[in-house]
Amino acid sequence: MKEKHNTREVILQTATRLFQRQGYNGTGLNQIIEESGAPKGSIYYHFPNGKEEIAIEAISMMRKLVLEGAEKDLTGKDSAAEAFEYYLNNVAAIFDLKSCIDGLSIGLIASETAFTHEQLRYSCEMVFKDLQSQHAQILMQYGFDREQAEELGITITAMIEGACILSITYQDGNPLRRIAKQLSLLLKRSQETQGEKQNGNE
Amino acid sequence: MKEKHNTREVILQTATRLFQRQGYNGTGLNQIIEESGAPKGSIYYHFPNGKEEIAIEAISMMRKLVLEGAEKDLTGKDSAAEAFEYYLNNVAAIFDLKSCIDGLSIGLIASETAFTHEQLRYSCEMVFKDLQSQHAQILMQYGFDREQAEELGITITAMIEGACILSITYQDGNPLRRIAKQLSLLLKRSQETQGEKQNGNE
DNA sequence: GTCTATATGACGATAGAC
DNA sequence: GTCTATCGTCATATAGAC
Repeated sequence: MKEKHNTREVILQTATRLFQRQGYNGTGLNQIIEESGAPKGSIYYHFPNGKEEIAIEAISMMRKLVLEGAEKDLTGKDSAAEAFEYYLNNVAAIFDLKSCIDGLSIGLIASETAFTHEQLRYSCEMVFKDLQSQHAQILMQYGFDREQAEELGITITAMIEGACILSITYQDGNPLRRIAKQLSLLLKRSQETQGEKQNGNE
Repeated sequence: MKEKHNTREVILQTATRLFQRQGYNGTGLNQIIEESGAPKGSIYYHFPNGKEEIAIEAISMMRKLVLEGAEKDLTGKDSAAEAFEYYLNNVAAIFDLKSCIDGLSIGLIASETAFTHEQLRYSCEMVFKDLQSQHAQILMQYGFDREQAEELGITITAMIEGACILSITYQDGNPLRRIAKQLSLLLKRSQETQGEKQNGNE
């Protein structure tokens, strides 16, 4: 019954949600306190370095949520194409109920802070690198060779991140569904080409 | 020699640059005035509706710059794959000199304002739709049929937007160069498949 | 751990002189 | 068209009581 950490945790969860929806500059500490219901006086006790410290930990939380969510959807399917199609269609469904995009898209905070907050930029860079690695790992599990998996890892990360922006802007999940389909085709064809390579073609 | 519009124009160009680098919430009117060197008292004369009006016109300027830049790079090549590879490698080069990303990536302002400023969200949505259309048009010029061109148009838009985020975060153009290569492959294979389709396969 | 009160500054916006 | 002055609001952050 360690309800001692509750306040800190609640602040962090609320901050994570707000940073994703409104960005770093668009979210004030007051709003975080109000929406979290946390005690007003507690924020600088739990986060002595203020807003930037909260953001760093929020990014870390987003990282955890995205990686775990992806892992769950991407494993145990029959092929890489099927796995990513399943994953992206699930993400699309989240965007349809436009209230909640928890654990998605650090693209906003990344591009906001790239030129102005080096520490936050670096945190985001690490998350993107983790995503690329995860995608590459998954592809190798489905039979891609390392080189091609790494090439595709960054491509998939970019496609997903871009599709999230489009879905947020359009306020529906259709762009993600389109990307799901195209990525599925790309993966099928890549795997065929890879096979040809092994059989001596080029 | 109509130097009368100069002030308005200078404000708009500076605002466009700053909004792209720092976002809508991260850019203050003071900064726009200071960096543009425009007269301090003139901003609400030229833009009676304040910051939001400036942003709307800035988005319109970004739209123009992106569409024209893309058009120039994408036409007159031997194939769609070659055209987009050329275009994206040029964009990548711009990201390497990380000072200037003029005319690129409305993704930041789009995701910042999607939930909070309906008019700005709508402006961004229209720009994305224009980009999709342009990409589809270009593909048709290189021989894609309409249906596939439109499917790919949104995919290409997402890939580019996502790759821009990665390049901004990593502070170099390499993600864009990787995407250029992968997109080139995707387009080649798509066009081959399309040929097979027409020959009765599927 | 939490509270209030407050310091300090930036913000967007307006009014009115010139 | 441009200027100054200023309003009101918000922001982050700190100090000190409880």
